Amino acid sequence: MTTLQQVALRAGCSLATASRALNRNGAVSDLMVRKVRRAAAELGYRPAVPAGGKLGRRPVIGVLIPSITNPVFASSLSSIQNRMLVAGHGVLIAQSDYDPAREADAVASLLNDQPTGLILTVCNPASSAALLPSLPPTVLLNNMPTSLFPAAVTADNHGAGRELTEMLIDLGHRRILFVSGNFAASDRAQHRYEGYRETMAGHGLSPIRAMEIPFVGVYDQLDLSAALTAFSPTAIIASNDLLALGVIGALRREGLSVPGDVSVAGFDGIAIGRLMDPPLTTIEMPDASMGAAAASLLLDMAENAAPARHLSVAHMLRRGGTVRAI
Amino acid sequence: MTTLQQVALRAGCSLATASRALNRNGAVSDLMVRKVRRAAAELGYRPAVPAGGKLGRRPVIGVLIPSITNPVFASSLSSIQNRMLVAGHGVLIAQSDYDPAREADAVASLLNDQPTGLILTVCNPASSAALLPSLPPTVLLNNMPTSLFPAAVTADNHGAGRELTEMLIDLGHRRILFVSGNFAASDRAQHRYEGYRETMAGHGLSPIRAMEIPFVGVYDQLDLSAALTAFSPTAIIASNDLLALGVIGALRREGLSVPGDVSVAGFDGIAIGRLMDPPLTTIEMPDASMGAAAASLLLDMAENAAPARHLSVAHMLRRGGTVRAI
DNA sequence: CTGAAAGCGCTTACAG
DNA sequence: CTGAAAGCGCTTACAG
Repeated sequence: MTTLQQVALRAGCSLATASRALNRNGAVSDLMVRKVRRAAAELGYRPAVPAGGKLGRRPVIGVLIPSITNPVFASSLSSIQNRMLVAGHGVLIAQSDYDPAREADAVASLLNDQPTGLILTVCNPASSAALLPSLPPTVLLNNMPTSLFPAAVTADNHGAGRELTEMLIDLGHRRILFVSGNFAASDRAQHRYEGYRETMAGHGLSPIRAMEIPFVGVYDQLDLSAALTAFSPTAIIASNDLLALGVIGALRREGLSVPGDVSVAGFDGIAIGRLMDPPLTTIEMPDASMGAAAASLLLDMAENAAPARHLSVAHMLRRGGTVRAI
Repeated sequence: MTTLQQVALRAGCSLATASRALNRNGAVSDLMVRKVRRAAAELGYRPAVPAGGKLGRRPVIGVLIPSITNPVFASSLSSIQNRMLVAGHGVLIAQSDYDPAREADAVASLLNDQPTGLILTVCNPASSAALLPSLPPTVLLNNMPTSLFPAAVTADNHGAGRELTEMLIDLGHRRILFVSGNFAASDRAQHRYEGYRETMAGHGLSPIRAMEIPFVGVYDQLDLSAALTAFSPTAIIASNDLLALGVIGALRREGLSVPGDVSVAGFDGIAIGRLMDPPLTTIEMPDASMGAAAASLLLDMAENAAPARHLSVAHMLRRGGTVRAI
């Protein structure tokens, strides 16, 4: 490891001057700046972290999401990063892959970087409390707050589930199937399903037990034949848009048209959904604003000791073309 | 800011003992460990970085990509993160938004975190050299190496452009339009276009000047009417899959069917393309492997002083249903 | 098991 | 414009 002292020696100046030359703060002659920079380059000097709480590395925050390749989380991650850039914080990432064990490891790794704070989207905020040995200020994103994690930014997934189901029932649908990702890995899917159940029951209809699909990234091999035979649904709600796209593909492989034979709707409002033909009917969640809100809340807590809050953001039904009246 | 000294004071021990209690290294009585940990918790103590090059934060690397929400980059970022987790390195992210000015800022920010190394996907590796005041070990991802950045992991974009064009010509297409993202922001698009030009010319066909589309995230407002009138293309090559999806939507809005009236093909092989109906014809780039390869190369350079290398990975034509013979 | 003290690599008044 | 020196918060032999 090369030290500044060695650089100074090679440049023929003192430690102090070398420090000033490299950091461009104190007054140093141009000649000396050049000498020092050259010496530093030749020696491959990389500054170590000075003590004293001064300067050193930029503060960082840690972000845990299930998967970077899911557009929903990519979108919030992107806006978190933009917000943190302005605030002068670095952003470290970790992925759980929807696996509680990996989730705990991932958070532990983030902690090794001594982050100013954490933004977490966890599998289950209650059980994730096991992590808690003195976490820095933490904001949940997309998970409901708990007593241990009182700061959170969420959408009303329960209400969104009700709204979508209500719309389908209004359009005359009665046999509505709910296809979901793994509930254990997503309390969002759970809340959406709850909204569906409630609304079905409220209309005197019997909710169908959710069909749970293990997460596989992109659902290009989904097989719905058994469920179609068993329930003959006229509409299918998918617990997220990625899954909805997979459902549409699966229906087409069964020779069914969307929305001709079966209506399909999802949640999230991923951008790609607008490019499909017909465009996907979905409940749009403002992922980017949610990410930015979580980032701002975290900064407020970490820098101004602001109290933990729960922000709930509004969603919006986006009528595409994959749903029709019966 | 709370210091270890204050914690020690409150716990009723010396600085040294407090340090040992918190780090669980030297021998400390259980009672004292408890006292110190409690004092630390009460004071909200967060360790500062000790000098001396010892311990401190986990080493980190920095990753710069144009945009996290682009599935291509999300995919490589994800695999970089997975590779680095195993190696015990944190991953910091930065986005350029395809803007050279923001790119420079973003790299400067990353440097503030004193990363062990950098993985960069830049707009233009030649002009980006302006960044170079003593960068740590750096690997380009998706950019061709230069003398200043000799380490790189790339696909053969030029060859991919040739291959796709060749296929369309084989299928009888003659008027082939190339629709591209902003060339200034992507040398990948440039190389793909070059492959197209060469192949067209090689077959005695006149390449059409590329239609450049400014980047807008998701292309749901693309207007191709002028180009369609001017060139009556029977096939359109898009410089990437996201754009290809936009092109297909635009054609449909013009009342044209794909591939009935116009064939469309893209590059990248994003997962969503497989879910479309018909599935997108594209040249698949192994983004995840490329990310992992870049990560491994960087670690090798940073930890073992391995020499810079250029790895070129193989692509693969994925025949979807958006192209047909004429 | 505990503490006094040296030392880590760096920054920054202070003096020239 | 430059240097000697104090000091940053922490770790770690060394001595008890």
